Amino acid sequence: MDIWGLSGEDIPEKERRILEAAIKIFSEKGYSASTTSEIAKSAGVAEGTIFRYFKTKKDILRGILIHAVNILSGRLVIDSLEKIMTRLEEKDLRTVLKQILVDRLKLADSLFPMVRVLLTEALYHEDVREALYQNIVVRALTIAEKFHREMVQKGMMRDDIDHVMLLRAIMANVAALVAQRKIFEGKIEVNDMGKEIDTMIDVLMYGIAKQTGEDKKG
Amino acid sequence: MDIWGLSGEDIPEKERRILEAAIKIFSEKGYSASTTSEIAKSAGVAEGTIFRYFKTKKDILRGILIHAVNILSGRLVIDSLEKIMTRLEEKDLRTVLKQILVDRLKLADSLFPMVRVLLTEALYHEDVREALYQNIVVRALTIAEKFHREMVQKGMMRDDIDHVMLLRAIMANVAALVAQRKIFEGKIEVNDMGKEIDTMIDVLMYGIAKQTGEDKKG
Amino acid sequence: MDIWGLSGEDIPEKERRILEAAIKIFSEKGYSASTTSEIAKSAGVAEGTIFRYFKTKKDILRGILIHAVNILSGRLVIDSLEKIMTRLEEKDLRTVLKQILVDRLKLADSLFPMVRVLLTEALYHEDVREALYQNIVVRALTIAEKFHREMVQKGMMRDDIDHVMLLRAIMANVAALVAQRKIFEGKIEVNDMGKEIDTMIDVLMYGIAKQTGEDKKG
Amino acid sequence: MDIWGLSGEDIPEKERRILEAAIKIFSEKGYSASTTSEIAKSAGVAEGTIFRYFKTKKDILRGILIHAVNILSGRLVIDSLEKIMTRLEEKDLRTVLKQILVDRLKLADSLFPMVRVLLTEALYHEDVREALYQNIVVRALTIAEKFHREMVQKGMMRDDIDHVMLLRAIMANVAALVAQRKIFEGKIEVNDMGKEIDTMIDVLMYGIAKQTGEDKKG
DNA sequence: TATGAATGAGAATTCATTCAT
DNA sequence: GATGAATGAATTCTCATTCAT
Repeated sequence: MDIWGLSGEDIPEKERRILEAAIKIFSEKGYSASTTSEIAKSAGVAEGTIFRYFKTKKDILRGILIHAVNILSGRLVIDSLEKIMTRLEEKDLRTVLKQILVDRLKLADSLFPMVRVLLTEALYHEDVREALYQNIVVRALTIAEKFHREMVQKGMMRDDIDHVMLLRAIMANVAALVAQRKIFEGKIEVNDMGKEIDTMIDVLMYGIAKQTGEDKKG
Repeated sequence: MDIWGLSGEDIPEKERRILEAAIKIFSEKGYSASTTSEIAKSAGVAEGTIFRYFKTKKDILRGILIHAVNILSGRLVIDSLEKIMTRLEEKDLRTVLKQILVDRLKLADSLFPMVRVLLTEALYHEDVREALYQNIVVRALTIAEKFHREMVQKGMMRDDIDHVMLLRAIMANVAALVAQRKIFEGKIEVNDMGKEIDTMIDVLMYGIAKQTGEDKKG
Repeated sequence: MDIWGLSGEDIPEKERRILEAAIKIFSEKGYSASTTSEIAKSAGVAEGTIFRYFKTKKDILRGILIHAVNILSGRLVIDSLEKIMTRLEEKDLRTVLKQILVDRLKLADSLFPMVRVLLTEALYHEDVREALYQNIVVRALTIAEKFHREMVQKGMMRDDIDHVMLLRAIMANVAALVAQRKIFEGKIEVNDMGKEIDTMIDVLMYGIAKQTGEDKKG
Repeated sequence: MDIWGLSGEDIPEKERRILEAAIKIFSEKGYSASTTSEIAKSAGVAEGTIFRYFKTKKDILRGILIHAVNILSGRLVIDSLEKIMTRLEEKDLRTVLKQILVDRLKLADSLFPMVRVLLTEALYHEDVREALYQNIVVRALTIAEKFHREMVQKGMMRDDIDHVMLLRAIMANVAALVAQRKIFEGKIEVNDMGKEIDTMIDVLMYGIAKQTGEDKKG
């Protein structure tokens, strides 16, 4: 299996191994604290070989980031999002959200090392943020807008909040769940994943306030 | 003004300058990519001076993290949380939430560089995560539990979700807002902060689903 | 020629050059006062290269000491001692002593820089002394004991002194001669080496006291 | 008590403490591996104070060496040697030698740290050797020559060896005994010091060869 | 193409020495 | 005089990058 999603593209075998090793190492220690010698060892190639495929160490990182953006903005991310939204138009909001979240969580799980590298670098480099924004955020917002419009039309989603808030709320909850599981793994017990997601959707949909008989916003 | 919160403690002037400089540099480039020579220059001391106060470069980071945990778990964080919760008990959920969020956002804003360093290291080091968990998460959960209990008693908060979910939902939204402003600053326009927060609270309280006349959970 | 005795073993060319350079520099200035940059220059390699072969500067010293002990305890020392003792059993004490001393002096001469490093470190580090003791002193004592026993049997050596005294007396005189030549070279004139050794043996054999009765040299 | 022999001279209290501390530290780790900060701590003064009394670290060493040479060439060494030789002229060689050796061994014991520093530096620095030679060796040789002449006159010492050989033989044996006790302390058991010295004198006087004719000890 | 030994620029760290108090 | 914080030159060590094989 190809958990990094690197096999699909027409990348030379060695280059792929180097990228995979680099994702592993960078994800474990961060870019600056990783050495090309470690990457070479982990990839099973000579240190010199790395520099046949990547002019500099920075270029390995660039390769990963380009790759990550491709994956995240490509069929693995946007495609599946669209699939869920189009194929499952007939379902109600709860069902759709659950499919989106389960899908996103699986993705986040499998791509976690890559995402960790991506996010750490995004924290420190404007150009990475720019790439992330243009390639992922903008696209996701477009989809979110369409999703929101359709859901509002069906009377399933509030029309008094805009789609940026919508996306942020969903992503924030997904991210929080992933963080809880990956960062504090074991510390905060997550008994049942299915139930966990159900509760989250519930909160996401209806909020934390106690509902009174009449309308909430009154 | 003392945006790092380093002045209160009885830290020698030079040590404080070094810590502040280190927070700045580490926050800008990450720990490993920063050099002691840069820190020295930024702190206005000789490079050797750094090592009078910190045995190793790693010790500077440790100093920052200890400090950050102190700040975050100390009066600046927990204290103010408790203040809000105790002094304002008579207020309704919306008001209390707004005060918590505004308070948290101000804090996150002013401590952002320090928090950025803290979080990046937490991503890569179990011991930092452990410290974070024991000193901040555990305390915050205790407060959240009490808060939840009281709000439920007053009939202002749902009793069918537990306080862990509650804290996560609130923190996720705060974090998302900070991230949006700090990481994608300027990209996603945040016209009016007050209105932004109001909307967020609204979503947090009542969810994204269109409310029907009867109960949401049906 | 290979005065350091480093060529025999299968040590990589570069490593050998570094060791030889280090022996030279350490012997001239002492370990602590020598710099890796000097060693690199003297060895004709880049400074970084040193650290491909030796993890730390301390490791260079360790390499030298291990090597020195190997040499001194190995064929160069013990072997030749045994050779002299076994092959020349028929000779009288004076002849045997002369061969031992000439042999030891040549050895001490050629290994002087290495021995100087060894001894200086032994002065300051218990573990070096321990290694010296176990690998050289113990072996030498065993040989000395056998030598003493045989010489006593042949009626050529006193039986009222033990072999520890014997070895010490011989080694002390060898060491004193080497020291005189190496440390105070030129200051105390050593006109004729052969005659010098003869006199030394004479004193060693018959002492400094005026003999009563008949002539000692027979 | 003043085991370093530093109290007699008109040296300021602090300077003396610094010198004593330096002898201790240098003797334990060697000159280059010792730091002025350690010396200061051990001497109970501030690091800066050291540089009021000694312009540079090298100067501390110089101070020690000058002091050592003074001690060794002064009353403690030469004086006592002369005392032994003059006051005890009526004694036989064995008695005189024993007094010399016991005296020298006590001296070597108490001055061992100082002597260790002195010898290590002598190994590496021509100027130290020169000072040692001019101030100690030359004087000792003069005394040895006189001693030899007198002993020969009395018919107690061989006249076919010169006084250089004589001094070397004696010193070599003293040094060997000290080395054995100090360097390999505990390893080579030295049961009874008095007996040890007696045996050594015996060997020194009559050699290791089996005497023919009548008994050597008479 | 692939290798990995060699490089050297640069990083962390040490420590003798200075100097304001 | 005494102090010890501050300095910065020097030292050990790292590691991305090159290049001969």
